[in-house]
Amino acid sequence: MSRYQPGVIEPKWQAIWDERNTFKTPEIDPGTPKYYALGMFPYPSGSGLHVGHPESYTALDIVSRYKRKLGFNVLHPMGWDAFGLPAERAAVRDGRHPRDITRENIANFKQQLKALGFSYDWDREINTSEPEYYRWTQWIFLKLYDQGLAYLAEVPVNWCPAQGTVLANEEVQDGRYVETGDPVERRLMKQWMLKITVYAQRLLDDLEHVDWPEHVKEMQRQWIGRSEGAEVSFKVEGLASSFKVFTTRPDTLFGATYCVLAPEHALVEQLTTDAQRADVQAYVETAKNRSERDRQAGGDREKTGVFTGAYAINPVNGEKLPIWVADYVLVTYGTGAIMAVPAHDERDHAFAKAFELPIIEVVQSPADHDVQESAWSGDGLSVNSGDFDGLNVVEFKRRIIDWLEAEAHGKGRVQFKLRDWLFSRQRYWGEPFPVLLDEAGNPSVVDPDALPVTLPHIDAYKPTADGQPPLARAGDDWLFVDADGKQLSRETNTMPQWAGSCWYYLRYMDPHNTELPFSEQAEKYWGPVDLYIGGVEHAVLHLLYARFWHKVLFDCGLVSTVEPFKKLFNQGMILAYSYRDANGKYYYPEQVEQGEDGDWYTKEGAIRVDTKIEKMSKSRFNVVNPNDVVAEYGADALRIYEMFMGPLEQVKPWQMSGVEGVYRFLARTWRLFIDADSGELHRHIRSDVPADADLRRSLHTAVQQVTQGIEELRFNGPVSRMMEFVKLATARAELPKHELELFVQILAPYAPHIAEELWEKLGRTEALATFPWPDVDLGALTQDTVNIAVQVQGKLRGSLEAPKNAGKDELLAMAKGIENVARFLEGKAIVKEIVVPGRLVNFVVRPA
RNA sequence: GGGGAUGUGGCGGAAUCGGUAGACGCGCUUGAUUCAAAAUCAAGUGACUUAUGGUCAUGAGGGUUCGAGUCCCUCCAUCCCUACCA
Repeated sequence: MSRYQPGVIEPKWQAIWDERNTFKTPEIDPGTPKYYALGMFPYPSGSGLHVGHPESYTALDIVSRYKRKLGFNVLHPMGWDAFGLPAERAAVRDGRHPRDITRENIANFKQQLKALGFSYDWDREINTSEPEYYRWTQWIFLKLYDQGLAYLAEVPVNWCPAQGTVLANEEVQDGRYVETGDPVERRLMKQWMLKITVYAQRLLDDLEHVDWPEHVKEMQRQWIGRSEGAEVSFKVEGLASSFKVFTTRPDTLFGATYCVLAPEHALVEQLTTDAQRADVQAYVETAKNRSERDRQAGGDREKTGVFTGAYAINPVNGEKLPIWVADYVLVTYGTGAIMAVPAHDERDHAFAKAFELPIIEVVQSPADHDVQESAWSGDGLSVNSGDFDGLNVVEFKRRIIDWLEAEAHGKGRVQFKLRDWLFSRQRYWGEPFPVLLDEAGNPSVVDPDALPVTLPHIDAYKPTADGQPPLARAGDDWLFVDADGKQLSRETNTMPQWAGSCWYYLRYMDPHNTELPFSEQAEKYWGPVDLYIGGVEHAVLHLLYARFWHKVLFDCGLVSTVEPFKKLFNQGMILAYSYRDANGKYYYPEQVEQGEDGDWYTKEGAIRVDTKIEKMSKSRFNVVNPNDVVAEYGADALRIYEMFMGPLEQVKPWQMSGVEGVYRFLARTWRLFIDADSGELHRHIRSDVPADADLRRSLHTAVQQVTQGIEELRFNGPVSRMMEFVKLATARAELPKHELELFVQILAPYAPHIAEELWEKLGRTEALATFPWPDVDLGALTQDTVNIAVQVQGKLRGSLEAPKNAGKDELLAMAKGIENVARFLEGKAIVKEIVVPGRLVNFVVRPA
């Protein structure tokens, strides 16, 4: 073979790795350091991988291959987040079982990944939708249940009567199902909830201990949303009832001019006066049918509300405050009721303006600020607050909370935005709950030994006519269970897609265990994940849910670490150019070409099209399939291009010409080693050829940068250094074999196939995968002479070549000797001479 | 509205510590090779200019400094997340 033919060498080495079990995970050996490199596992969709997927996978593969060469026991697994809605939709559409569709998709994904030569241990492959896996998801649910962290509650869901199904929040927009436009209503249904709120403070605090991007931590902090304030009790005038409000500004209690209850607040019905009843009922009805998301995000967000006719008593001064119902107050946050202080809260201000309610200033705003015009939420000394006048905000808060507690009107309270996790879905393709219900709907759990509760066969993957989840279609033999003579029925909801991904990183540690989800030794050795890479879209939900489960497992003594993922990194999305004409019609990249004027036109008809860099999607005709890239340029070129494009964390556009450039680099590398005529190693590559200083400097610069780059997850620059080395080496008539071997070593993590082939051609028989990583020869990096910039007034006027360790005076003399420098110094007085060794000389001058 | 990021040639990007801006790749230009083309190799390629030199240039405008892509202030644009959280 004389040319570089990735299509030949890549399958060859992939087959050899398989055959030799090259990437089998080593046995647990406490004497050997471990490294656990994990990529977020994909949902095996019907459309297959696109080139965005292999970005993080390539980075992780490079790290894994490198760590093996450093002597680590590496765990580098891959699997499938295989439950989920798309397969269920496809099943409904095609009348097939979602399991079969999922398995097909997985086979396709696997074949795509295998073609890229990732060093996964495929023996540890997992699939969250197989009973062998979800048995343990159910098992962990039982742990949550035992800890009192799982409970049933009536909660509102999005119900679509036309489709006869419940929809996820993401599927509903403006009160309609996104796909069909059918109206969606809110309906109360009994749902499983997980008490993630119990862990709110720990989820917040433990962020301090993980090596995660600051912005992801910040997103989680905001999602958890801790705020400190007070809970204050308000009596209702003329009734025995009272209600509590949560406020972060108890210092503004004297400025409260009305109260608001959420439409769903339990007291609304009771305290509404007969005169107001019709209005309130109408309002509550309307609000109920708008989803919460809709209510919050919808349109201009004009304040609406209605007076109940009732009054609350302000505990601090006995004032009568009208009680309103308004949907800007959310029943799910705090107590579902607020005291409104329009002078110092924007939302209350807008509401007060709309309904002409009084605005009373209780925190002195700046002279140029009128609280009648807009709210003042800044600091200031208190006014109109009785005995509390003259305090600043912080001091006031402390004093008023003491007072509230002393007078039994309230207390200090910490509130989180984080809510309990709605954990059931009315779907077929998910984990069945290991739960039985009696006639009254009281739950009991299935014995752990009886797991898994497998998915039953049903006739259609959709809800029943009366709106029960698909599992209600199962036969009686599945639905009903006899327990001590009583008939119990199975829970027909299933778990959400997040469930399986909450603990998959643990299963990889011990994937074939039939006694436990994972053994103690395996977890102790492999945990926690050392490096976890995935998209930033999982910054909150998946990562928060997984941390939650991990902490529960920690409390159960099942895992030994507090946090599951030591280091987290987010890769940036890969975008692609799209081409679209004035009518909005998209064209495939191969349908367009660039005209002489630089604009783009369709090949047929020469219609002008706009180019735009967008997210890859089928509808934009800009999805790039890695198989196509592999077929044309090979997996090694794809892998290197993915890394060469730019920093891993950055969003960047795919450019096929860039892959071509990388392919040329690999072809040049091939020609550097391999004689075109014989197909064997060039005869001018020999052990007795001495390495010159330039070649060694170039090589060791590359060794150093590749090494550092992998440690710091910076992969683009090191590729440039390898390119420079190959370019330089190509110009040599004879080449030292040892140096070329070192080069193959550092190329190997990036482009493992060509590296293996060249390693073999070099006559090496040791396993490349575990051949020790080369050390940098720092001596090779130093140069005898250095190039020094010479500036006058900070402007570059020349440069000079000086001995590495030239003294200050010597450099100054040389600098002054440069003709152009002398020209700029002439007739000037030198005020200051700045010498930065190895870098530059700068003269600061002044007219003489 | 809140939070986060990003802005450098025709394009992707480099400059990691305040020290010669534009490494490397793409594209483009010229040359070699070829009957020709592809491929390959070599050289060039920020703009302007009165060209061995000079001036201007890192989203815009200010500032600190001998020296700023890098630090500080003000603003603009784009993207992502979040969204009435009391």
